[in-house]
Amino acid sequence: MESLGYENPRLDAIFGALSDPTRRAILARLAKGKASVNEIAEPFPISQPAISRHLKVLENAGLIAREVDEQRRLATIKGENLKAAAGWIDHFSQFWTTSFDQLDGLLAELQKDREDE
Amino acid sequence: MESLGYENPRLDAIFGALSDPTRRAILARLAKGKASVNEIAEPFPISQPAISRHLKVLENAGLIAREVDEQRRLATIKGENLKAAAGWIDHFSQFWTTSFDQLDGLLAELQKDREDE
DNA sequence: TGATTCCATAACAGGAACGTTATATACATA
DNA sequence: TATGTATATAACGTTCCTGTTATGGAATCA
Repeated sequence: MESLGYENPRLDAIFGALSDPTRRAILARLAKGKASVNEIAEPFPISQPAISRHLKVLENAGLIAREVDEQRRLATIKGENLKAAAGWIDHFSQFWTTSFDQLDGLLAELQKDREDE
Repeated sequence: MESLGYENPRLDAIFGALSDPTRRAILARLAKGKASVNEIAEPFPISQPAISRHLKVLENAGLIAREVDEQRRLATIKGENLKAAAGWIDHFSQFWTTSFDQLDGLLAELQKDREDE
C-alpha cells in the first residue's frame, strides 16, 4: 500500500508542482486535451523557456506525459500521481470528519504505513 | 462558487505548505490532537525556531489554528482550507476519471462534505 | 526577586525556484 | 540547400525557502 511516512519525495514534487498558479493553469488547459508547448504558452505573459521549465517540473512530478508529434512536443495529463496527492489529503480529511471512535483505527493504519518504509 | 481562475493565492499557500515533508508530518501529528510547539518539535531533527516557522507557514495557509494555554501555544488542525485543495484536485479529476476509479467514492464523500459547509 | 521554561523573532548563509535573453537542435518546407 | 518553426538548454540575476545561532518576551516556579 501507499506509504504515508515522514518523507515522501513524490508528494514533495506533486504538491510543489501544484503550488504554482501557472502550473495549475497549465494542468487546467491540459484537462481539455493534449497541447503543444506554444499552444500551452499562448495565454501566459511569460517567455516560452519559462513555460518549458514549468512543463519539466510537471513532468518530473509525474503529472503530465509528453509525446512527439513531428516538430511539436505534446503534453497530456497523467492522473495517477495527482491521485496520490488527493489520497493524502483525503486520508487526513477523514480525521476531521469522522467520530473519535474511528480515529484509533485510522491512526493505527497511519502507524502501519510509516513502519512499512 | 469557489473560484478556479488562473491565480489563486490561497491555493498557492496551501499546496506550498503541503510540499514540505516536515509540514505534512506536523499535520499528521496534529491529526492526533492539539499539541504545543515543543511537543510538535520533539520527533524532528531540526531546531525549535525552524518548527516555529513551519507552524507559521501552516497558519498562513489556514491549515492550522493556534491558541494560548498558559505559556504554551497549542496548534490544531483546521480542515476547511485543506478541502479547498482537495476540491481543486477533485474538480480536474473529473477529466481523468479513467485513472480515478477507486477514488470516486471518496471524492464524492469529499464533495458532500464541502456542500455541507 | 531570580531562575527557568516556552516560544517568537532577528540576522545570516546556502541553495532552490523562477524569470529573463541568447543560443542550439530538430524537423518542415520552399 | 536555405529558411522558418518548434522546442530545449545555457547562463545569469533576483527572490524565496529552509536551516542555523543568538536573543528577547512572557508566564511559571523556587
